[in-house]
Amino acid sequence: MEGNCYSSPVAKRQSRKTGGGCKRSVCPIANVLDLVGDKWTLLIVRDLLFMGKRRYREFVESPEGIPTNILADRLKRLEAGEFVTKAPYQTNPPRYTYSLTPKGADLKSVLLAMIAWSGKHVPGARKPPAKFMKGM
Amino acid sequence: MEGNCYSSPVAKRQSRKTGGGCKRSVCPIANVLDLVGDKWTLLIVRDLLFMGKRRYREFVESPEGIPTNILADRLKRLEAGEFVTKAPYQTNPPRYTYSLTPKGADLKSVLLAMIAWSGKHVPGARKPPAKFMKGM
DNA sequence: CCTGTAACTTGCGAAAGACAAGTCACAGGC
DNA sequence: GCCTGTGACTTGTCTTTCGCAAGTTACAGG
Repeated sequence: MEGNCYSSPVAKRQSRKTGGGCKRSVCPIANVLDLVGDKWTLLIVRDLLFMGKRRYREFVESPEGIPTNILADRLKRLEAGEFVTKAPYQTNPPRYTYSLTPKGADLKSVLLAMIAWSGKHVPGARKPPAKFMKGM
Repeated sequence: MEGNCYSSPVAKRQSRKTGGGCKRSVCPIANVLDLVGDKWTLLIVRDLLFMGKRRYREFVESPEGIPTNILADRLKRLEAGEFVTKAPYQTNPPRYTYSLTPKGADLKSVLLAMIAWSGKHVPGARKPPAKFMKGM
């Protein structure tokens, strides 16, 4: 019998050495957190979804200041998980743009829920300008 | 001028020594991630919100197997951030139950968005049984 | 007194994060 | 032909956090 968040007392531990590919449980919330549950990944999705950013440098320039090794790692994981696709916009030297797949773009509802929560509970949170919220 | 996710090129780095209390930017999404953007915190909120769990031991018994030092740390942070309150249910020895504040309970919409996303994009994800979804 | 249980705390090796600096390929100016 | 600059990363090093086991404290029951 598999452990999941509806059956209590199972505690399967797994080595993190094996990479991020293994699920902690079959709970849908845990599944999402296994994929994007860190401080940086959803900020990249935000940049792609609301800011219209597509290039490495644009992500680096976001105000949170993501370290470049973390950015490279997260882009790789997002690509591996099919949240984003990478397309060359020139071949010499090779340069790429990143864009969301439908799977990645569907995280919009999660981000919108976060924006709503912040609007209600975080004093200094700025609401996104209307130009970034088009098509919602 | 403050950096935020709508004004590009600012990169304020801050030492993590000063604790989790400082915001990376005024972006509402970054604000949420500063508070609950890790692999464990939202699972505790899930347990409180959907599973009806209230005690330390119950959180430990969740299938993901949270380490106890992480659990103690996250409960402290959730309490400090007023996501949960701690109430003694006996004084000798002192034992506590944890419950969500309205601020914490408002994360429900974020969790629901995650459940919906998982239902669509994660093959093995189990939907929560109806009994856990009452009142939505 | 001995065992058990709840709720933590402590210690330690391993992994991840933060930051600076370096690399590689080309483009443009002189 | 050489120098400077830019984009997209990679590498190195140090610090912080994580994951796990084990210990602690306070009481309850036999």
